[in-house]
Parts: sequence; C-alpha cells; structure tokens
Amino acid sequence: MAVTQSSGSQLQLTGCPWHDVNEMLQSVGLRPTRQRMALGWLLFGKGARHLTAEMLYEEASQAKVPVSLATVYNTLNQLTDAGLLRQVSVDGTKTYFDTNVTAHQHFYLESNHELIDIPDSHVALRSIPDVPEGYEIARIDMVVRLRKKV
Amino acid sequence: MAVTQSSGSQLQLTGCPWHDVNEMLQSVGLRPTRQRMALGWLLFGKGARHLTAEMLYEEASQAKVPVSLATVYNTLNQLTDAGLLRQVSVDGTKTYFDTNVTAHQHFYLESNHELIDIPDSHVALRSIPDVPEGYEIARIDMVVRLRKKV
DNA sequence: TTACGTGCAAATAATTTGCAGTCCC
DNA sequence: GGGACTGCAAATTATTTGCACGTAA
Repeated sequence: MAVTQSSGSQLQLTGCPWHDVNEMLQSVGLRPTRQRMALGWLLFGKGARHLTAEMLYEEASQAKVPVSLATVYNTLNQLTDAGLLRQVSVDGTKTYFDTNVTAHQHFYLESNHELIDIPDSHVALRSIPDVPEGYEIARIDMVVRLRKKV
Repeated sequence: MAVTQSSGSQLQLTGCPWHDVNEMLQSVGLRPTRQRMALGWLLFGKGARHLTAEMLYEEASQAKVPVSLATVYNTLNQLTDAGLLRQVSVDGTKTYFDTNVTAHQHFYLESNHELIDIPDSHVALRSIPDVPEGYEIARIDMVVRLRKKV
C-alpha cells in the first residue's frame, strides 16, 4: 500500500541495532515486543536483504529466537504497511520482502531464485509511458530475469 | 520457461478461429481436443488478453463449454511451456496469462486488478544494466502500477 | 488399440485468521 | 489492568496431482 518513502528511514540511526530497531518500531506505532525486536534485528541488522517469510522464520529459529511462522508473516505485513519493507513478487509463488524501500529494481537469478538489487543509475527509462486518463503512477516494478550463460 | 518467440506466432493465420487454433495446437504437439480447442478459441479469438485461470474457467462455463478448472490450469501451463502464452505475476497471488508473447510491458490498475499492455515504444531503457558475470538476460518484466488520481 | 487427455477429488503450498493465553505500557 | 501481541491450529486461496475413465490418432 504505502508507496511513499518510509518515515522509518528518516530516523537517525545510531548504529546500535537494539536502539535503531526500537526507534523504528516506535515510529510506526508498533510495540517493540521481543519477537518484533528480534525480527527487526535480523532484517535490518546487516544491510539490504531480500527474504521470504519462510527464510526469516528459518533464520530466527537458528538464532534461537522463539517465534511462530504466523507472527513472522504478521510482522512482515505490518512492517510493509508501515513502509519499512517493500514486497517484491517475482514468480507468482513466493513473496520476497526487501529491506530497501527506496526506488530501485532487481535482478532475479532464475537458477537459484535469488533477488539482487540493480545498481541504481542503470535503469532509468528513456521515456515515461503515457498513463491512462485519471491514473497516476504508484510505482514501477522491474525485474530483470537472468539465466546462466551456456 | 520458454523465452524465445513462440513458434505459434509464426504460423499463418487464416482468420478462421477453428483452423488457427487447430494449427497452433498441432504445432506444439498438443492434441486438439474439444476443451483445448474451446479454450484456445476463447484465449486467442479476440485479440490480446490477460486472464487468470479462474477467469478463463468462468468464461468457458458461460460459453457452455464443459471443462474442469484443473484442465484449464493444465492447458494454460502447457500453452505457456509451448511458448504460446506468457505468465505475468503481479501481486504475488493471482497469476495472469498473456496471449501476447512478444516483448512488451504492462500497466497494472491497482484499483481493479486489471492488466493493460503498455504501447511498445514507450518503455525502452536508457541503458542496459550490468549483468553479473556468467549470466545473461532471459527477460525483462516491468509492471507500472497505477492508482486512481485523487 | 493405446497413449494422451480429462474430470474429480484429494494433496500441496503459501498465507491468513480466530481465539485463548501472554506481555507491554 | 486492558488492550495489543503471540502462538497454535484451523481456514483460505491458488494451484497441482493421482487415478479411473474417455477419446483422438
């Protein structure tokens, strides 16, 4: 839903993961519960990431964080609604969540189902398409599908 | 899978729907059964279309064509594998099938979940992104998400 | 005839939801 | 203390599959 820039990304980050995630949650009106803190840590603690709910659940389990898959889904959706995450759908089945909410596009490696950010400058359009009467562009999603060269 | 141009689109079309669909099926090695003929007719009989399995099933039912939803799915997948259809995933849930298999991009009307072709020429990229070593571009999927202007 | 196709119902897969118990403010 | 949050299991939704029967070549 949220297309505007995340308010979360306008917070000052201190570099302290605990503090940052706490702020981030507060800023969008979510209580900093144990599982949300842990998930936030995993999500935002190490740079831009592309994760499915299943992957994050897996990570949390390995990190000994007690959290249910349902809560992972709920949390990801809440963060997405709050504009802290962006959903990327690439092949109909799995839904990826991207911690980078700024305008950017993706490579998709068909061989191993991996998403990679495309360096920014490279993907400007030559011309803006004519938008039908009464509509405006909410967002442009572009996925460059890559396959292994033979 | 199939990224190359459909062999089906290289057939000479006679304008006779029955003949054309028949040819199309034969050309990819599918038996022209009653339900495949009917579905092909619905799909290709009236220009470029964007349909979900459910929508096509609905149309078939209304056209009094006896066909099961499973067969609709199977047929759509077979035609996609054969390169006669292209899959477009736009919001993670529903999968659309596009009868236009040439390179082109889409508008997506968020308000009513409708897909529309973007007129060709408008969406060239200013520069090709640097593709990672060992990979090549299989396809570029672009969806321009539109919302109603306020 | 015989392999391919079809319908149905059951199986999956991904995700959401209802509800009783738990935790933050 | 009370509403927000969590976990679990059951419910949904979209799609696939197994298998007995039907049909095109």
